Amino acid sequence: MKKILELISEEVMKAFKDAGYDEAAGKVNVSNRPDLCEYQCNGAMALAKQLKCAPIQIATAVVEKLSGSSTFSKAEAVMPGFINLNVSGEFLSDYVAKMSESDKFGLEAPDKPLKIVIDYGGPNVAKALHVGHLRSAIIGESVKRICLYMGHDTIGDIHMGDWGLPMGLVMTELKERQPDLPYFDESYTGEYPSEAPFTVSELEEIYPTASGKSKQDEAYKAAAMEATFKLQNGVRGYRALWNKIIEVSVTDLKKNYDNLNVHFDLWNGESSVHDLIPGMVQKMKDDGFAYLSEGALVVDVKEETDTKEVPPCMLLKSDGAAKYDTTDLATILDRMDKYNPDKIIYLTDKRQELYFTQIFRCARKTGLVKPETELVHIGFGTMNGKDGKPFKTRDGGVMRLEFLVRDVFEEMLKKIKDNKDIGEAEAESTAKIVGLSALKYGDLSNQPSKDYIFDMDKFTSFEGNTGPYVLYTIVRIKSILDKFAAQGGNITSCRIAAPVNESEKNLMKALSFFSQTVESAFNELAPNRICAFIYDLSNALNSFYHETKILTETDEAKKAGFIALIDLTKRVLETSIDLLGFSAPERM
RNA sequence: GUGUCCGUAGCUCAGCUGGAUAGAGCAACGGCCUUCUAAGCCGUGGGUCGGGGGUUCGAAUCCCUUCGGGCACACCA
Repeated sequence: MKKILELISEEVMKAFKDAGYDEAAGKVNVSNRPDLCEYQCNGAMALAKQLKCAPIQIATAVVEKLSGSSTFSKAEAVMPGFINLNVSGEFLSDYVAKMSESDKFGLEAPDKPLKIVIDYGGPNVAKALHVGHLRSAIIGESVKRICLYMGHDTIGDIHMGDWGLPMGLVMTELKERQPDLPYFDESYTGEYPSEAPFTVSELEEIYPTASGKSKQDEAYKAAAMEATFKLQNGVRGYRALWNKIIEVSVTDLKKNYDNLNVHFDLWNGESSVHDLIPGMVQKMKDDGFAYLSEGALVVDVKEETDTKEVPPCMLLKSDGAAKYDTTDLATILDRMDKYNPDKIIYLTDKRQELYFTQIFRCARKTGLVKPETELVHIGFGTMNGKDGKPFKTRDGGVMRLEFLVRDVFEEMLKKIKDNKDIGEAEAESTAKIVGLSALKYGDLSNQPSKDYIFDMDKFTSFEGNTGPYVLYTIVRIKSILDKFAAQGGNITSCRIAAPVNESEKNLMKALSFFSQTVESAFNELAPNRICAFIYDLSNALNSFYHETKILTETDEAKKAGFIALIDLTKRVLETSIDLLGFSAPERM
């Protein structure tokens, strides 16, 4: 199904052509002066420049050709050469009615579905999730859902940090504390215990302790590096212990991410591609891309058009050890081999922008990817506190994600209880649903690349441009539809009809932008587009709701039209928030 | 130093490939519940779009310059 602006543009383009002008000038946009018209075409002015004539002449000629069109209720040429357009109620309601009956509300499937891999630049195992991981999870989940909804085959990989020195540090500290564990006895040949010798909370405490010690104590650091080496080279006990660390961490990570309604298809990590590294490095050497520079093995990724210095991509450090770069490149190799993706999207903090430029260039240069494979980095901004500085706990520490989420839920629970007479159990489940919308909407409504300020009061507010406001709108509709059904009405037999008032027309207009919103959200990888759309749609619904008595409408045809329209609005809103990664409660 | 992103109402942010009087929300103020959830709706006030040049019929948007801020600049991830 064509997008509404396409339909309107087609008609105006034809008018340009009929009037003897280049039809390309007939592109129509939404008006930026809603007081004057609904849609506008500014092509006459651009064209007049080329043709050296008065723009108003062209506009007038085009408008003449549009007279008699059933699409428009108004088409006029205005100085200096604007073409102002209003569409007829019938045109609009026909369009919206078709949307209502179409799969995905008329969003067209891609000619050729893409294979897309999303890399969430995951957390390090054995370290607590903190607020820094929040954006990657929230934005990534939404981007994944948008890609899937667009019809693309999409795979999400959490991609944990599970293979480097942090692992060695944890094991070293464990050895200090529990030297008698069989894992450290290299002559041990029996089965290792099935029970892990630590809990998640212990694990999360062990890493920072070990990290701290290694900075003070050279011998300790050497031990950690040795442990890392043993792990990476397959020493049995270290591998077994590492498995326990992963097991305990992943269980906890799953719990945390489930809580955020964030899910991954793959739980891979740096360790997943460890075995591919030697071959890949050798090939890059053989192909003449990799060379030794200051003791390290590097690949140059400078380009002539660079306006700044782009350092080379480092494959092996001067001590011969692999780096983050190396595993990321090997991961690309692995993904190309297993999935042959058309596109790989990475989500990390925007501070890693230069790093990804290096990786992408290196992957291209060395032929890890095909020339047409798209490599994209979504570099997101920092979540700041009210002081505009990176979000911290009250005592200045890093805020654990778990606690942040819990605080939002608790704040929401308080507000819900204050507001409504509601049972404890329902209050809690509603608080979770609404709290998640507050947290996610607060994040996603900003452009990903920008820093934003986490403001508990603002996000959990039910007013204004917030998640709860959108949910409230959905709940209102549900309430009416439930009552309608209870009165014996049949929603499925209701058909959308021509709008009977301005607010109904506005609601239809808002709905008509669904498919182009999803498309631009996909093209720009910008969930904030969807937020803006549902906020507009919610406003349109609430205005309509206020002006129109739906259930008490005595004209049955009108009433059916209203019901069908709000039902469509509900479905579009629910679909949209699903793309953002949250849902609506039954009541609130 | 080099590069990069940003600077829009008191606060938090929109503003699509340049278009007609720069928009929302919060906060402030004023209306609207015997009627489908007032967590709502309607309205008022608030801005030389950091400054200065330029391109254009037309600039918050493009170019240059300047001030202020964030971030990044090979053996961390």
